[in-house]
Amino acid sequence: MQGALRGREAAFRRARCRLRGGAASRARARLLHAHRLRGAGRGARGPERHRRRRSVRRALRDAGRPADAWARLCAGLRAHAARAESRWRGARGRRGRGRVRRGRRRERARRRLRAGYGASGRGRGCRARPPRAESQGAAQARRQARRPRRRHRRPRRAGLGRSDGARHAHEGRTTGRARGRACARRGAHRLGRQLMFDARYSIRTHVAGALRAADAGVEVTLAGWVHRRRDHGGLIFVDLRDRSGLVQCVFDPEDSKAAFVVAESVRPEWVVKLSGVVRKRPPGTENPGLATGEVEVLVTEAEVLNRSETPPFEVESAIATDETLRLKYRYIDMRRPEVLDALALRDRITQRFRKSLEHRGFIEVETPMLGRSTPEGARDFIVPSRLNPGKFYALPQSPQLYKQLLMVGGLERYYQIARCFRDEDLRADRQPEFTQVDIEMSFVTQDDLLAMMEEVMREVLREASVDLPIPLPRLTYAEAMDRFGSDRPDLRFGMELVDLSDVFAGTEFKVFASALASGGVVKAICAKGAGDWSRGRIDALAPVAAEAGAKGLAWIAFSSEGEVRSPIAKFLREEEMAAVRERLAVEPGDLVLFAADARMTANEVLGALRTHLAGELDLAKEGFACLWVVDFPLFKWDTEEDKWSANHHPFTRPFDEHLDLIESDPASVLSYSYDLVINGIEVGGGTLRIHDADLQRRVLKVLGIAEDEAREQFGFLLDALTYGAPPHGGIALGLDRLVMLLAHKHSIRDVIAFPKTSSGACPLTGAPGPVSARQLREVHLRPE
RNA sequence: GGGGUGUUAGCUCAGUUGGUUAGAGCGCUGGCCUGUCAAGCCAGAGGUCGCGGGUUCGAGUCCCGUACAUCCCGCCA
Repeated sequence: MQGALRGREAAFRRARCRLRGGAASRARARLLHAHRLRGAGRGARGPERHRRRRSVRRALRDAGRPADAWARLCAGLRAHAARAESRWRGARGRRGRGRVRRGRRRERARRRLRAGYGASGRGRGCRARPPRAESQGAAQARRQARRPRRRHRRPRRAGLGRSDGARHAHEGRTTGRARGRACARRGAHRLGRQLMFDARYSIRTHVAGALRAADAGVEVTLAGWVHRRRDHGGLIFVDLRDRSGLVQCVFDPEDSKAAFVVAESVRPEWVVKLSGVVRKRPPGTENPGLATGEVEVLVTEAEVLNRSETPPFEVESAIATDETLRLKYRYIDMRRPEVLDALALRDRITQRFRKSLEHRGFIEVETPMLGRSTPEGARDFIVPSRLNPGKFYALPQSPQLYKQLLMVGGLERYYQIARCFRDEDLRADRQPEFTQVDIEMSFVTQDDLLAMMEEVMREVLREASVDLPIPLPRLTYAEAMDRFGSDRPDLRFGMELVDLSDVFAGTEFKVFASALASGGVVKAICAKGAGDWSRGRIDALAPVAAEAGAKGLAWIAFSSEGEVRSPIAKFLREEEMAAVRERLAVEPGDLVLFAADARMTANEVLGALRTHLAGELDLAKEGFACLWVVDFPLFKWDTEEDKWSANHHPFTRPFDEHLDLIESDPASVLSYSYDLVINGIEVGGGTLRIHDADLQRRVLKVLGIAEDEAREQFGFLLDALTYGAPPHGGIALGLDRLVMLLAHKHSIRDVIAFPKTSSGACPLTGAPGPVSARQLREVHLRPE
């Protein structure tokens, strides 16, 4: 309960922050206004309506602002913020309680909160003053972002922090003031370590975002988009925006009447070329919120290069816009620093992978997009062959088979930034096409490969100013499941699973006793700070547990006042309670949750609860907890098809010491396999491969793939393995997911230039679309 | 394939128990305005309440269907 209150408090403060402070007073007045005016013009039309509203406005102005109106407004905001907050925390468990309405509105509000805007509206206050009640982690991240960096070593990654959005919009995507100043002297601007973005090879002499006080007196020509125009009648300010940032341009009719006339006509997003002189702004008019805030350009020549329709949303406020609309007009959306930064970060990460791998002797090889469909794994996207009636290509789910063939071919070290396709249902972190950093090596042990990858990852993450300590921790699959109930545990918080089977060995509590009697376990987790939750909130955890396979959910709540609530406590002996307290290090205010079931089920139930509670309790979400999960079982039992299936893929190499068990005890065969996990998200995975044709046949046989079937589907690989295949192994990293994590995004759509919606459609191009009957005929398909 | 949530002006959203001609902020258009920086002030335009049925004297509001979006399960490494 305390956690919930704290969350609401914080949300409310975030919402309210925009209503505070000098710069916010007008926003506050305006909101108040809106609130009071509601209905003032109701029933009237046209001039009459406006007359009525005018009179209300006047009355308001005269009467001041009644306190109760302000209170009502605050109450409304608080409710709104609380709803947004509860939605944000994934309050799915409380579904149906009260009349809390959730949905798109709160989804948007949540996005705004994250972006540092107010709970509604566009948070004028936040521009001048960042949200006060931000999470500790966010504050820390911000401090780090502000910490001066070593010059010329590392670009500042503005816009990656959660609360950077608003501030960043004005700073432009400069990469550190120190560098900016240095580069400005030669009219250059650097975006990222290796990428020089400046005015060379263009119709301009400088880029907008790089101008500094040192440039005063320099004649410049700029080109870009009109970000905003402030027309004072006798003086016009235009913020000119290009990829590098913003600079204020001044049009004074006394300096150039012609330019002034142009400025009068321009509108947001028009494309212009401006020439003029850089000068220091008059004292008192500097804008410290802008990287170029010390200077302005006095424009003497202005040319409109292109006009623009009124954009469907404002470039600056797109964060608060429906994502489908943003995707439809992605070319406008990506003018925002937030999108641009994500793409630029992605580029840096990609380049760093290339460089790091190249330095280690890897050769980048392109593999075919038009391949052959195989029944294993995900559903293929298929492409009909015009030249081969009735036959189809398949787009690659991954270059898996090709890269093994490259190893047989003696490439020894291969990599590829490879596009992969899977025709499966989509998620926030799944797109029908996505990018893998695909790697394969010959003559390596698992340790060789992991060590190499750790070094590469360290270099890559450094590109995002993340210091990755290596070697990374390694957990076996068994240990990960046992301690965290997940094969991709989030190690940013504890809440480990504790086995209490021995404690309850002789218990009289039937549920526990029967679970133990049938060979199961009793395990528990301790949720710090949930001990004061209401009965209803605790009960809302039951569906979470049930979804993971639990038959019920036993719990004991220890309130802050030392009170014990529990539906099961009365069945437990005193010494059992004492043992629970001791083993789980229970303190007042904790909630202990039990799972009594088969070991795997109990693990999964508590794992699901652990993840869910971490969200509810808002446990530490900062930093990058990176680890290897290794030694996965080779097979898993497919209950639907009633057969063994490959845990990873059919080419995974079993432990040498388990080769004898393949046929006799498939379940206990472990494999040389590894997943790279960051913050509870699987970022990559790989295995050592089978390089022996006989062994490969044995594994395929266990998988129920008959000899002739195997020939038909993988014959080429089986053949290849007979011609001197070296021992080899590799890994594939989900580039989209990795960049998503490093950019602090919540969907890979945010780090893809032109992503698809959850139904696989592209709102921008309209893909997938129909094709003509003739096209169908040509590929030998009949329309339905 | 299943479940949750949503769809009201260009954008973000209100819209009370079903009740007269559906509102706000921003944006847009026009006017005024020489130091703004989300400029300000004044005026104005802008709506098939996603779509199709139904209940009702009366539906933005209730019911059914459907499309789309989004999150989750299944699926997918």
